[in-house]
Amino acid sequence: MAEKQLRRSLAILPMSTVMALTDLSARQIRYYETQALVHPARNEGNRRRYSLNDVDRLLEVKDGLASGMDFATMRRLYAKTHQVESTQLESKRLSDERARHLLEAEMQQLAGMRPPQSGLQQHL
Amino acid sequence: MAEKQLRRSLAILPMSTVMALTDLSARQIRYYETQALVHPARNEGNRRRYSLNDVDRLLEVKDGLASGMDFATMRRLYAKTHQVESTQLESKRLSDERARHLLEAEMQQLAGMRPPQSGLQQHL
DNA sequence: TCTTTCGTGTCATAAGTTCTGACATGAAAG
DNA sequence: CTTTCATGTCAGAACTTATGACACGAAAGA
Repeated sequence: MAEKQLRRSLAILPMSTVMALTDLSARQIRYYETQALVHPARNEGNRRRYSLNDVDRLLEVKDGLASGMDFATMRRLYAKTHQVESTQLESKRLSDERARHLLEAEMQQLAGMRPPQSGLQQHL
Repeated sequence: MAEKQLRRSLAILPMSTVMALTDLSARQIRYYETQALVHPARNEGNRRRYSLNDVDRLLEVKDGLASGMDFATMRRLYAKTHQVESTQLESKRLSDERARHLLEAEMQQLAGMRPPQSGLQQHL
């Protein structure tokens, strides 16, 4: 259970990749973070590292904005469906070996287990 | 068909992430590239961007070395089983929308369709 | 045993990437 | 008319990655 959440939450993507994947500007992505809509991990050098969960969330936010939804609403909406958002790969609590294990498992199930909303499932 | 290969080949990971995922040093990863064992894409700034395929390949190389196999052998071995190794996300030939589409599809099937060797499937 | 070749470590220098904070602005809300 | 929003853009600092070079223990060859 806790595993299933960890799988999608390995922080592996840098800002540039997320920008390309979501077609959002760095400014937008960081702003959504100030609005508590995403919580990327940070590497040792303080650089943001996004998880698949984060990318998904950003796409949801993008959709929400497009359909006139406001941040407060989205914030409330997300608060109920998710808890663990991202896990630092460099974390002392998770060995590389274990991290790989989780990443693989996650990729196996990335699709088909999320509610019919927006996000990776619909966009990707 | 060509799609299935593209899915695993989106170049989305920076060196630091690959290092963490494979537990290899940057030096090793670059050296294996000079040995033609991996062919990461490059972003506009000439930074390497690895795909899931690349990470997988690196883990195979790591295994191969551990079991005494030499690069020439691995090179020959890989030459027969793979062609398209990675696709630049920023490529003019692939829109972001499409890239997401492929990434998702790939993640759905990442496991369960590769020969019983080493690599992500076994390690992760 | 002496000499290469291998696979890596480590340094230095240059250049690309990302971070934070600040100023600016058109659009929407009051 | 005045705020508030969501973004753009800039600047300076700090982090990351790139390439090339020198070094070296271990393995392979002569």
